[in-house]
Amino acid sequence: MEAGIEVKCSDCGSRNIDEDSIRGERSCMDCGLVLSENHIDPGQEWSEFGVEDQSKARAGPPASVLWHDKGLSTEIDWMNRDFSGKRIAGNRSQLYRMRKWQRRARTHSTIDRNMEKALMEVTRLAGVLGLGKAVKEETAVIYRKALELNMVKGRSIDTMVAASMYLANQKLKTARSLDDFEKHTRVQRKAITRAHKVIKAKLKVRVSVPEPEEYVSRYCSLLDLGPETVSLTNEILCNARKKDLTHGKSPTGVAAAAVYVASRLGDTARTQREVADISGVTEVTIRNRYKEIVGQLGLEIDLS
DNA sequence: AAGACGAAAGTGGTTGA
DNA sequence: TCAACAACTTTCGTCTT
Repeated sequence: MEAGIEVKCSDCGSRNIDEDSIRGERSCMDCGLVLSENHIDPGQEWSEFGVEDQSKARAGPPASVLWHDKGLSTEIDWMNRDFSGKRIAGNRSQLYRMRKWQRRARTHSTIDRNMEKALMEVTRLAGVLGLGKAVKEETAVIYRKALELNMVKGRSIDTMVAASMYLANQKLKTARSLDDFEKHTRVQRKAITRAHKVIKAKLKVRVSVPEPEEYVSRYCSLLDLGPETVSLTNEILCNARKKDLTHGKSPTGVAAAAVYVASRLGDTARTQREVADISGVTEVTIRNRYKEIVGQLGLEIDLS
């Protein structure tokens, strides 16, 4: 947490704030309100080194996979001054040559040039999808490996970035659907899935099938439902799993139905329409799932 | 009038031959 | 590659509150 700045929930005033660097969300632990998304992590980024180990301490910002050259190349500025502000000795043509070589060295390989473009798209896409730094970095790592294995040739950078981010999402369990990706890129769904499949196979990445629980906090937050509903939903899902009601069903549908049931069990009833709208599953599916849940778990819900 | 219900037909993904 | 299949969607008329 940044020094000197109190973070309080704007709704209930609680100081009990949860930071989720993977999702890039900051939310209130008491009322569940999502306070901000995509905040910049204000913490120090490098490790503490003991007095005896000063040699490892780094100056300058930490290296990040989100810069194509990891932030390690040099700068020769256009004012012809060095780092301390003194004029750099030498004539114009010498400085011109220095800059030319510096420019070439900076983006020396096709990989770096490609990476530079890709990272712009990573940043843009993560922004519109509300994904945090951890997902961006994971995406960058996956993309770079794919690039080095020559998998980008024949596919567009945008396609590969979307596929890499979709995979990073699955790895980090930050539930974003293919629909979300399709909505915010110019890439066709089929191209994303095809590339995703190839990357997964070549990089030998194993991802687990998404679980309904992964969607619960997002759905509840979008529906303005508090933490009691979140935990009630998770309880319902846990029992539903024991009765084998989740196998082979789409996790979004199961999650949406469980949230619907939980909202009805409390005094925070939401309609099937509302839950359908925020979850992207239809009312019919919510109905089918919730009937199974209510029937098998012996729950009574008030529809009035 | 809003919300829930359920039947019927259509769609897209997975699986296995 | 193709057919079979289950899950899901769309659409629409009906019922309940």
